[in-house]
Amino acid sequence: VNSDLPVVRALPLAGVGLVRQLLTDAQRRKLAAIATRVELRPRAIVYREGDPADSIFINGGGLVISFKELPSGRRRVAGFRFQADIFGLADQGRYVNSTRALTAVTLYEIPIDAMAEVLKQDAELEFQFLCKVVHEMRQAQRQILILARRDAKGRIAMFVDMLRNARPSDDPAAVDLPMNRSDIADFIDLAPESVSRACARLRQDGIMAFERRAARILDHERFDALVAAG
Amino acid sequence: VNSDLPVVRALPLAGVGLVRQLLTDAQRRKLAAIATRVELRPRAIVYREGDPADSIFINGGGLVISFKELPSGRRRVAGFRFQADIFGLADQGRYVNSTRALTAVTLYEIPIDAMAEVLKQDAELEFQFLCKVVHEMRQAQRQILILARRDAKGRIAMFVDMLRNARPSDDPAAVDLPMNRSDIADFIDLAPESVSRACARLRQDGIMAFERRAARILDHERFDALVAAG
DNA sequence: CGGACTATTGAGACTCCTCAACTAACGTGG
DNA sequence: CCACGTTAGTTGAGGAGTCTCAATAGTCCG
Repeated sequence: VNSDLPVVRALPLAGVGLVRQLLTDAQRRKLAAIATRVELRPRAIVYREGDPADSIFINGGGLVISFKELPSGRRRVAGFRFQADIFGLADQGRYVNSTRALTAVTLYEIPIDAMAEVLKQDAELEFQFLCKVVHEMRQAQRQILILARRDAKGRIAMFVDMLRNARPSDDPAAVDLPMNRSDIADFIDLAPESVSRACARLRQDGIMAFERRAARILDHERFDALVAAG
Repeated sequence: VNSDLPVVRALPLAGVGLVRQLLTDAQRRKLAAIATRVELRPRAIVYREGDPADSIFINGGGLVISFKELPSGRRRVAGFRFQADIFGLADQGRYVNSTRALTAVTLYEIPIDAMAEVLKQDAELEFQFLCKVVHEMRQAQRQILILARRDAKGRIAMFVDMLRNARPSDDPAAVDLPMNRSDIADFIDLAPESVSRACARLRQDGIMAFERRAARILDHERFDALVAAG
């Protein structure tokens, strides 16, 4: 029914910064010609679930959150869109999720019709786009693996590890957490209180430290063991 | 970090049978020329997680299960591949999941190199492929919504509803369940015992009936309410 | 500086998991 | 064709973990 993607050993499926890194100048110009640059302030809504899906978006800097309001009143966070991420999944011509800026954000908005036109004319560009989608697919699978964890500590650890891999930094022990606890909670499907408690226990165990908007891995060995324990 | 796909209102993103329905004769011939037909018996392994990802596969008939063995000894079922589904997701040149035939299966195996070559030469075909991937992506999101449910009954109902939508049948109340309880359990992340109990309660409530390899929806109103309650 | 939101901590209830026993169904070989 | 062994499925009792509700401390922003 789902997932398990098609693709392709020989391909340059670089995870991060694909749009920025793998496109030729000509391709970048082609996209720039049909894209509109949009600046958004924190908390601004990009689009709402159910809106007509006229455009796709490329994050040019900042952090965007993608989520879904459930009938129960709960909120399901589908993921976080960092620089160079593409978002705007549609189904039946309507956006599947809502998206909102968490920080100040620069977006490139590309009308879907123009995008489809360009893709049909440029197989190479379309191929890069396909790679991007496949990469998103792998992220979704990773999220599913996180949700499969029973233990709250394990979910936190896998979440941090996911961010670490998605956004490698100079210091391999330091991980930015630019979103708040509730956003994390709704992403890994825990109550905010459970996130707090799990972080507290990881701190007591000497495995990690948590600060305002960041985490630090203190004991890499036990951290990696916890991540792999799934 | 994940999901939220790019794509495209104007596109014919028909969910089922895309490969069969949306390709031109010329495109089908092109694929047939590079594909190998493979017949598998029930329980046969298609490939194992970690194997070199040399090919992608199109299910030509029968049921395939995609799964991952976790370090804890548990098993995570990524999904079920029905006729016309494409599978064979690779990361770093290795398959991400293992796949196994649940029934007798016909597969079309396409070497990745040949596939990439064909895709680069035929933007239209590549576009269909992209649509297929996007469809898989939506399935993954649906699975995540199922996993977000707290109640076992709700997960079962959503799972059945997913199968119903994926494989529409003549009788809208009847749903085939060609996989066994353990496979279902590992897909919706419950213990097999919990699946049994949830089904028993759904039966007691008069909402559904369960037979050997099928389910029947008795009270559509309450069933739909349960599915939507997420 | 004040107010609202975020984060943490505590106590009790609920649900599912684990372990175990038992029944039913299947498939294989005599 | 039947008997037996193996696997799949159901049901029960107890325990572990998170969720909910509530109260408190901390933080950010106007």
